Amino acid sequence: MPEGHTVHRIARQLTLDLAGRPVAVSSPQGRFAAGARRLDGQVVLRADAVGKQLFVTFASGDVLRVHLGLYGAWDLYGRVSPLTDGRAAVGSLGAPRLRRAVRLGEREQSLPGAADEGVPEDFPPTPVGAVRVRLATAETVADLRGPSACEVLDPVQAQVAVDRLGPDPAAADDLDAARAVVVRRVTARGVPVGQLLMDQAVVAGIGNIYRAELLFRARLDPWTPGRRVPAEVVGALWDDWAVLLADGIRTGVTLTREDLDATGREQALADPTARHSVYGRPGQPCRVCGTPVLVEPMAARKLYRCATCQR
DNA sequence: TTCGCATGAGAAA
DNA sequence: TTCTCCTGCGAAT
Repeated sequence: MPEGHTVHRIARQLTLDLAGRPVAVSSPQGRFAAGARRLDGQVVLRADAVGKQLFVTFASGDVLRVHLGLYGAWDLYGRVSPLTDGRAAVGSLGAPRLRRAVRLGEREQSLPGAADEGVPEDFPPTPVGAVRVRLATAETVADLRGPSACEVLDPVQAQVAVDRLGPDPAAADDLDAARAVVVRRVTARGVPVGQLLMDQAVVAGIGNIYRAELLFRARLDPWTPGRRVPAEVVGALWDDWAVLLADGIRTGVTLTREDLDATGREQALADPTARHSVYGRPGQPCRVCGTPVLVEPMAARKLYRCATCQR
């Protein structure tokens, strides 16, 4: 589930409910026991997302770096504050996974100012399944399961990890400079642009859905070598990525269609099959021209495109 | 009940 | 390029 927008939402949620508080860190599963001991009891300063990676900074300077991979997820229990758009109250962030925590979150959300009443009787909950890391305050428990990366870094190591990533429009200080970096990195290579957009060292946070949809919105053939894509077209891709990412962070949904009015958008938010133009629609008619959507492998991932609209 | 796939990416070959 | 990590879910059995 996690493309960049998901990780940004997780960072905001963890900052809201963990930052400024001492956190009990454990590894119920055991595979993160040493790291948990190092972090246990420290105050969390903040959580940040860069691309698909999450960085949780503790008061000592230690940084917990997490990558969810294909099926990692955070389950939150107890107090789960609404994100600024009011539709957060998410009990599970990452791969699809819900149930108890979500309901608790929603109940919390419906009781403004009643934080001290909202802690359920079975709190903290018994860890379910293989919980790699549990971050627990008196009011909130965040369980991490199935991550592809989970490690403690010192500040220097954390900076190295960030520097390995390309720009992220939701994390960049200087958007124009970031845009120029992406333009340079894409137009310097002979690799297909569809592959470069997925390269986290070129631009961070784009996954298979956003890749397919950004290229469709740009009417650009994914197989075009990066160096043959005009700089202004790459710049426009970056600008559109910034728009889609901000929208995804706000709504928690990858709604990437361009052909919807307000009513259509509302319906698509509730219907996962109505959110995309080409992604996940092999053989179905292009929403613009009716040509069946193509699916083919690109660097071992599925690439979706409309051969008529994208050339 | 079992199987295969998925919004990822590093390691191995 | 292929394998592997390790999880949930829907389709197939």
